[in-house]
Amino acid sequence: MALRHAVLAALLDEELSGYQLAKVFDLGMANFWHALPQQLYAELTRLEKDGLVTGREVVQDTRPNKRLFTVTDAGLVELERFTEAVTKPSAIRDDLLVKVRAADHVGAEALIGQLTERAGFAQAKIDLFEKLLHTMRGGRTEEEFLRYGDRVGPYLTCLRGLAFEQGNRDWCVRAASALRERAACRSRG
Amino acid sequence: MALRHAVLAALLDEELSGYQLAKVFDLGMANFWHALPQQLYAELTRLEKDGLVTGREVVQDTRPNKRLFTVTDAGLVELERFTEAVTKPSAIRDDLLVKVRAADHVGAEALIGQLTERAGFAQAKIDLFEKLLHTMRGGRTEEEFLRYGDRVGPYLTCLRGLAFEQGNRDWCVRAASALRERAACRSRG
DNA sequence: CCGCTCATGTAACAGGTTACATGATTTA
DNA sequence: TAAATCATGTAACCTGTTACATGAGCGG
Repeated sequence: MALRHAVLAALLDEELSGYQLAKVFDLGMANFWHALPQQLYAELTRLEKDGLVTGREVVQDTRPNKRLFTVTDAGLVELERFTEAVTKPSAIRDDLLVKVRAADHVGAEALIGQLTERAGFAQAKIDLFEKLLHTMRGGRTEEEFLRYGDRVGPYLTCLRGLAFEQGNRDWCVRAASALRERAACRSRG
Repeated sequence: MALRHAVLAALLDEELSGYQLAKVFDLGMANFWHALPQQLYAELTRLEKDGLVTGREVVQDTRPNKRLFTVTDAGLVELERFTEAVTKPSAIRDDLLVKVRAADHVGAEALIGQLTERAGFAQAKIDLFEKLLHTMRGGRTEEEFLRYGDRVGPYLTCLRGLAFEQGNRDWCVRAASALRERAACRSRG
């Protein structure tokens, strides 16, 4: 099972409703996982049925009632077991890369446009993650925080998300400029 | 559709059988896509049915016969259409990151072990990709090759694969050392 | 003679995506 | 008064993974 443990990990930090989880999940996972609300609702239901999370009803007068979920002891045990199990390495699986792979056989303009767009998107994420990291470590330096802070897990994963997006941005810029130069050479030659 | 265009892109370089494709696909896609043989056979069948690739039977006496596939004109048109369509940004979706996210609530040893293992795995990929890039550009420098070489698509995607694995390695090393230091501090304090 | 490579699949299942449904309340 | 937010789902579909099947030749 896949999403299951990501949801458990997300609920370690705070008690959340399905709706709240749906809003913070993608960002909280710093880009390395994403899920639609329907998936999260379904997963929470399953997790509760299996006793790995508990939901408590919170009655609200002005808003619809909601259920807040917490990880149970059994949930922690399950996370522990999951952590010890072997991990398969991951792949990126990105359509944009498929497109670039075919770059020599398709029009360059569309590709350059998409690379530029993606670079901008990556930059936005970079800014976001940098702010997030800054907030998490408070006044401390990174070194200090990683040594003495509590809950470094989310910080470390956010670091990976940041590096990933920096990699994305740099590569997009490089690939776009390479394709542009080639187009220029061709029109001259 | 997803795998479909990755297969088309892979067949642009060379005529391949399902079996050959299955062997070169993951590496040829430089880590950013992976597929099992069964998927590839099924996809080739569908692509041929839709007229995007053609298969020609090659009779072999000592080996079982095989079918070699080429991208058709319709396939190229489809790739062009695909390239112009909008691309959704990707996520990493990696179990190891989920585990690190939960680092503050589970045992550190298992995690450190897995991070170290993954760093090694990433390094192996890095070496592989660097060799591949070197071969692709022949005697030329990267600048030269990107400007005047034919087929830069596979080179550019391999560059992304390389950067991704470097990011993996660096992050794994950093996260592992951070967790080790914390463990050391705790045992002292 | 045992296991590997060549060569191609089927079937069942798990996981993820798209589309749709409901209904109250607050904000522009 | 129209749109967004809060809050929770169902159903159908598409994609990916796991397990299994077949059979000939080649190398140790």
